Amino acid sequence: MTRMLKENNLSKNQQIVLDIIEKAKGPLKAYSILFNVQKKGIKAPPQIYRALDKLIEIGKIHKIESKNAFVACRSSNCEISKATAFSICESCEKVDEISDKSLSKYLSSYNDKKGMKFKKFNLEFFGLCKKCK
Amino acid sequence: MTRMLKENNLSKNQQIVLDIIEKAKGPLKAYSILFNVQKKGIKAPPQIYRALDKLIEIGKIHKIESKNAFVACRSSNCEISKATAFSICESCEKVDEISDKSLSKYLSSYNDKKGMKFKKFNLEFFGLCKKCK
DNA sequence: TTACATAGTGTTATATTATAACAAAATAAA
DNA sequence: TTTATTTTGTTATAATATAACACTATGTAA
Repeated sequence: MTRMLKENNLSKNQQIVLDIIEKAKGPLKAYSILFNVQKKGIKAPPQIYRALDKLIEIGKIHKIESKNAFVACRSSNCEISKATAFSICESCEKVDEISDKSLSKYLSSYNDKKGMKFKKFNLEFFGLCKKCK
Repeated sequence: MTRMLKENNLSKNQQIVLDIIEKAKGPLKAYSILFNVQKKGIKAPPQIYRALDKLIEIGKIHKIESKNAFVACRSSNCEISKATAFSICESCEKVDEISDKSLSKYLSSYNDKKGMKFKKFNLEFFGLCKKCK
């Protein structure tokens, strides 16, 4: 019998959490996700955090460290993301993922003077967006 | 009478917190700072967080967002810091501030394609340090 | 199929990080 | 001085995140 390829390798909770994050217009906080999925039977923080951890691991979402919030990855389709950059508006709180090959290339090849070899980076820019400036 | 210039514009709590952070070999967490200064009469979290906020504002320390920890600024002497970059070893947890004019210049002048004007950025590199790799 | 390993779930409790709110004291400026 | 501003001390609580454990589902290989 031919081997069936699973189309979707996400578990139930992972899919629920990802759906919410993908539908959102901006970064979501873990507990706001929790409140939004309680009707779907997810009741406790660990269920959310476990899904978030997995989604980050497989590159479906990113954590905005300065905001403790989570956004869907829209730039690289489903790849594990080791190089992330975001622009954050300090006025309206809008967050955008920056997809710029030259930036990403520059940083990915950057080597610290102290001899560290980087595997991953996260860059967060702050300022005023088009609308707010 | 000639105006006296204050040599040190930090308040008592701010100085205590800064001293601890400057003496530390790596990033310190807010509550670990708290436990370390209880002998000096600082008893509650708000006293720590207020000092930390002020020290960040005047550029004496930085927050490592991915670790919720604080380090003294060693690169720019006492300037307000709008452009920070760190290397973080994923094995030994060592954190170093990166002072590289070309990196800082590159990022400071970077403009998002979406028309945002940046005031500030924070970059965190992850990898293995010299010792750990 | 069975046996086993791995990943995911549900749950309770608790740890960790951070802020709100308010009154009092210290400092700076007019 | 008087007034404004900053800093402090304090209690309480909000917000973010993980530990631990028993159980279920799924994947893999004999």
